[in-house]
Amino acid sequence: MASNPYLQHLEPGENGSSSNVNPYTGKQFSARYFKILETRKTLPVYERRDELVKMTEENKVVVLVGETGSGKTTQVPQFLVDAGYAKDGMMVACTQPRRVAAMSVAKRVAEEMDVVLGQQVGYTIRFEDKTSQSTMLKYCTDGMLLREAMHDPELLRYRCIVLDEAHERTLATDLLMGLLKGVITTRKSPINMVVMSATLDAEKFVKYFENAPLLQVPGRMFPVGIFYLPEPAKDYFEHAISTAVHIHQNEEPGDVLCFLTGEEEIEEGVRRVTEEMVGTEKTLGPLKVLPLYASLPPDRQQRVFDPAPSSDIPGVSGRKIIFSTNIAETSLTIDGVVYVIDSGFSKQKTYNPRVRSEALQVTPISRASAKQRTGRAGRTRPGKCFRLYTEKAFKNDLIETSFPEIQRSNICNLVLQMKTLGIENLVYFDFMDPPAPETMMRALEQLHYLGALSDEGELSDLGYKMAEFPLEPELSKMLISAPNFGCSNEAVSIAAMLSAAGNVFLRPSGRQEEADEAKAKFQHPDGDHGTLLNVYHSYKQHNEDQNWCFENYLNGRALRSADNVRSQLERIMVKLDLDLVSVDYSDPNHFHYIARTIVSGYFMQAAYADRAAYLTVKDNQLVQIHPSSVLMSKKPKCLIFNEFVLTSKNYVRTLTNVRVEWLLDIAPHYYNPADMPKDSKIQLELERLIRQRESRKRARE
DNA sequence: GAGCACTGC
Repeated sequence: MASNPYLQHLEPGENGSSSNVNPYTGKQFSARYFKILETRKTLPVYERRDELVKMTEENKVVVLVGETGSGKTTQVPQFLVDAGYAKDGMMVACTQPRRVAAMSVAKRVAEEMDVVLGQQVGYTIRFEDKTSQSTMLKYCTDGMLLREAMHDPELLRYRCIVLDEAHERTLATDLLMGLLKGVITTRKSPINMVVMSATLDAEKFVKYFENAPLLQVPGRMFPVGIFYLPEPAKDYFEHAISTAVHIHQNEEPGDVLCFLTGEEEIEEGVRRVTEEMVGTEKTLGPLKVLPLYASLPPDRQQRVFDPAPSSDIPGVSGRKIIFSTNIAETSLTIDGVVYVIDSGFSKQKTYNPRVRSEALQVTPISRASAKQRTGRAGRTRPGKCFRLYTEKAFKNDLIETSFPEIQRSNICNLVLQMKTLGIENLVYFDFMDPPAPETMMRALEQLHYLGALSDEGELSDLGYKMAEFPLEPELSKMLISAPNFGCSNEAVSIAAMLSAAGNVFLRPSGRQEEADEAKAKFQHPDGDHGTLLNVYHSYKQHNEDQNWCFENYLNGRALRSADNVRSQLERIMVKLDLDLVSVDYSDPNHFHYIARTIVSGYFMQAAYADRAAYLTVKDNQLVQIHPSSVLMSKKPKCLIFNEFVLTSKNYVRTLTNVRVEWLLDIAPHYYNPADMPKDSKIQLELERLIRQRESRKRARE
């Protein structure tokens, strides 16, 4: 590597050889290759390519900081391939937090390198592996590389690993950083890393990687003027509306992007601005006001990319105003935006380890997010950003960067993955920001109860199997025990339905009654898991007909995704030698087998009726049945819940009616009456059951 | 009698 004359093929004749030939394919370069090469050369990162390669030769880790438009994602991995980091069957990998990014960047880079996608350049994401024997450069999701590491902790197939968008601090990227920090010091064969981030956290990354050299690449951005409120806003939503209206009335042509927190607020914003601007088309020009959020169907999302409406009145031009969630901050980029309105808020997930509950809360954003939002106004020409808070608040009240995901999540699965990676001492693992100690203890405790960890904290055979599934540990445990209850086919379907993207049941406003009636047709007397199973079976009986979904108020996309997940789970079951068997539907008690299978994974998430509400076992939290549950009117004595959500009340959602006997039979180690809250109904019930069983046993003897 | 920021395996 040391004597390598870098980048031998980029210019025809540059290194004296006949380099009209692509060294990776042996074919003549196409005309398009040279055309794209010209545009590549204009990217800011292109000038720094020799410097980057030199730094990489001299250091195991390089931190590269580059703003949007620097070209780092497409160019840096290519520079490394050209510098010889993908020789002898070894690869360069570049991770992305999102699937679409991995796919679209790989496609672009394959064009730039004049190769067929899936050959020398490819990508790997869940459900799709577009790589081959000849792949030298692979784009993948961070979660996918982590999966690979679980079977090959030293990532021996890779000569160099590029972690892109590291500033987003996803769970997977955080774990990969910690893992690779160790691997680069212990692996016998050479390995290099490039950690790429947006400007803000540069110093933090440099410090974490023991003073790794830093390469800073300017972005290509136009200046954006920032305007603050003179006084704090009493109501950011009202300010957002009036600012949008003000821009349309007074500012030069250019589209508007307004950041709000959620669907309801966004739809309300769209309504309000549309109403207020009725009849102004002739004077102010045609206006299109559009919503943007993740749960919007793709065709409606796509509309934000349509050009602004055109105007045939001279001197007047059209404009579009987009009200969006955070999705436009990272995942989607809309060109043509000149004005940004920043409410200063977003919805963020918080996790409370004490009661194991998750909640979404409207939270002030960080300065890093504010800068990112502002940047969205300067992509095509100089822009303006209206921040709906004061300059003082920006400087003094906003935190520098948001808390990373690892400090806001249940890390049960992460801990299981760490164990599979062979990480011994979890508490001292070198995370850039460690999770809260209580969250870590909760995760270890939970995995121990599930049987994934031994008393000594070592990963059990069951734990290894659980880690194979792309599911939360409770669900993996449920699938692994399912063959013992004779219903693994049903369990796989339920698991797939639970982990499908998006809500299965649609409830469009104005047609809620019809939607509820449609749902009632699938209702299972024992609860929501059974109802989901009924829906899945019906969906398959109707040959996955999307019209049938629509008529029955079911989310066709979610069902398709569930079916996809189901096939993946089935493959893993086969791989792990777990039998795929179905219950005998002629047995009137057939659902009991399924319910007991659910208990085998979710025994820690049980609630027992107490006066008007329910108390969770052990944690003794007061909860209520979510009104969407089919058990809402039935109110069983004891139930298993899939999730605990904090909204207007403490709700448990997606429920199944179970018997206390099953809890005692399936999880006796958890249902020791002595561990239950003193004199609670569940404790008394457990004691009664145990006494009853003992006296029966004595009677038999 | 109600709520859905955003990802990922």
